[in-house]
Amino acid sequence: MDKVGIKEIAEKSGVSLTTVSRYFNKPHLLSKKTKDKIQATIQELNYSQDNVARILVTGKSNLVGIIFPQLHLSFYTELLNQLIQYGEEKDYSFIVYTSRDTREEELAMIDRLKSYRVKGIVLLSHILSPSDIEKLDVPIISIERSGGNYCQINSDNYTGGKLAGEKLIEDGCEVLIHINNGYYENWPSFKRIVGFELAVRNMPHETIIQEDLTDPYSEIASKAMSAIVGTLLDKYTDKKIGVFCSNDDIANMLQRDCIRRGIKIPENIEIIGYDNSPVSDYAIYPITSIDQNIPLMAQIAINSLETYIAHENVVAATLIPKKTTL
Amino acid sequence: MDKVGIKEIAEKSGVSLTTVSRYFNKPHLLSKKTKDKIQATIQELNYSQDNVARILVTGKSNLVGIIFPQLHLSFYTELLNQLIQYGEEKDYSFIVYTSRDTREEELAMIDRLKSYRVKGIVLLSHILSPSDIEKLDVPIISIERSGGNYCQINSDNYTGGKLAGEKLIEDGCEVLIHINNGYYENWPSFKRIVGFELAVRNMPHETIIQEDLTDPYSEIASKAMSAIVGTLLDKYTDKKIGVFCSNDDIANMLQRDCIRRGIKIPENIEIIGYDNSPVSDYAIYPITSIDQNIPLMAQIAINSLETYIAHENVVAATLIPKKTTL
DNA sequence: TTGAAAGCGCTAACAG
DNA sequence: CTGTTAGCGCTTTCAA
Repeated sequence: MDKVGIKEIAEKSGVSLTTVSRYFNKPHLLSKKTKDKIQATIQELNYSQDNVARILVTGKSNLVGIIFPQLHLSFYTELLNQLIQYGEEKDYSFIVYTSRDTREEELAMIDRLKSYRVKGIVLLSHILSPSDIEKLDVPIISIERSGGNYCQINSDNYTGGKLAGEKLIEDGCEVLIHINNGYYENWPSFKRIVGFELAVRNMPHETIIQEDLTDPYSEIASKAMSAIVGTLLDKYTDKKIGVFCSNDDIANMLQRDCIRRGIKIPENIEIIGYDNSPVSDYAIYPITSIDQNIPLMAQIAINSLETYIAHENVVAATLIPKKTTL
Repeated sequence: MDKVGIKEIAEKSGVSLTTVSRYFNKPHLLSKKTKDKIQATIQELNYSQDNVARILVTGKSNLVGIIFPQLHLSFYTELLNQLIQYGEEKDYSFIVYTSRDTREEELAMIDRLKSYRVKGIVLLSHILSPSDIEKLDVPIISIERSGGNYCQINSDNYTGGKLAGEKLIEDGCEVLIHINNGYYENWPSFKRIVGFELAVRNMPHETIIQEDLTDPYSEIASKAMSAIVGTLLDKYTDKKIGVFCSNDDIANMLQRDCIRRGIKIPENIEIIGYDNSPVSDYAIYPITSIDQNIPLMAQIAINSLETYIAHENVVAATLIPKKTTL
């Protein structure tokens, strides 16, 4: 079963290689008659194109790499979903990786993507430093990162945090809590905390950082959440507690723990999440969530990549909307 | 910024192209001295390999395609997760698609994967018929399908359904219900129903098919589930109801509806899911679930692909474990 | 232990 | 509108 190539179909149709190539790439240059002949042969031999050869010669592919920290967070799953769907329209294909632990492994991963000549990489992982990323000679679209001089898409974390705080106060919460699984001050998501703390600065409030919550679908996260809820209840008996969680999965975990304990939602504890991923709508009691507009994020990611490519010869810096904030 | 290739590093190291190529592919044939020289130059020029050219000439890639029906079901997400992680060890990269609506679109999708010279395709979508699949000239590993003459991995649905029924009876349920989002009799998952119905044949039982449950994270599914629970409660007041759901997400949705209504779990309704995906462990009340052993499935999928490839010259039929049942 | 030369399957000038 | 020619960056005989 030898691969049938452009050559065979050229011979069978009595035309040259070039003409067949043009059938695919510049069909408007061919006469109807030739086109028909070629099409017939293609059908007959059941030919399908070889993208690998095409990529090699043009130097351009429609492959895009994505590196997620993990796939368990519903924000990531949903973003992947949206990227695949939107990418499909534009004929992009995605190579998906989940991040490794070390900087070296991650750089190797990116090298692997480059070796497939990906058009660009959507980066959600947080392992590399901005300067690492700037050195890479592939277009990078980073999501929820900031600091470096490359294309970045973020939601307006500051306003998000602020809105959450204000809403909880408005709803009569007497103590305001933020639960987060960890941050660095140069991450955009740090601003969720800043915004929230600003909003609640005149009220009793507390920020709880617990790294064990990072993978919400783990025993360790469940235990950590349970401990947090226990402490909060002891400390703030008889007060209405308002909790802003750094993502929807954590919010969901919190709600779960409250329900198990028979705590009334939202009478005793009111919860707000971040992301507006599907999990927030389909919790036992749908959870209010700060919207990241995941579908739009996916679209902007793809579109930025196209802008990137379109202007790669020009001094890119001036043309690409480097920082997009939703 | 021209791409540095094998050629540049050959010149700089004072050796031939071939030698540099061998540095990567048959290093044992080179003298230590040459190797060192080449390595130094590689570092110096920051060279990285070009897989595209390599694939073109060898005809073999480490790309694997995956086609999911959708990404919302936790079984799919978790399988993807496991495939990526296990594949990483073996240096495979995955191109991920979600399925389209029609047979033609799906065939086009597969053609697209072929055009990237994927080593094989892991197929979870159910659109194509077994004979469609047999005609494809790419190795296909199908999961939860049966009927055709190609590599298939299934869990033992029959026993799974049976176990679920038996467990519910053992736990004192008086009415046995199966909730499913739809099936064809030639799908392996149909056997879940058969096994379950066998187990409960001497008890009052009922099988509910509701296609609206297919995407559990949709308004329409929530409504459908709510309607089902309402009907069940009306019909079987005061009886302990045992429900076997066709997947964990449906089970989770059911639990959610019950909790909202204040129904006691498991006193009034007892739930069993299928898949043993993370969602079953992290429901409000962890849900008993029939294990599909997703990590093992991922491993077998990859390994089957390797077996496939290794023996592609031989009459494959006799060598490949066509049907694997977990 | 190394090199020269011939492609892999396709596209892109350039020339009719 | 169509064909000729020269590669893309690499691997692989074959020969030294």
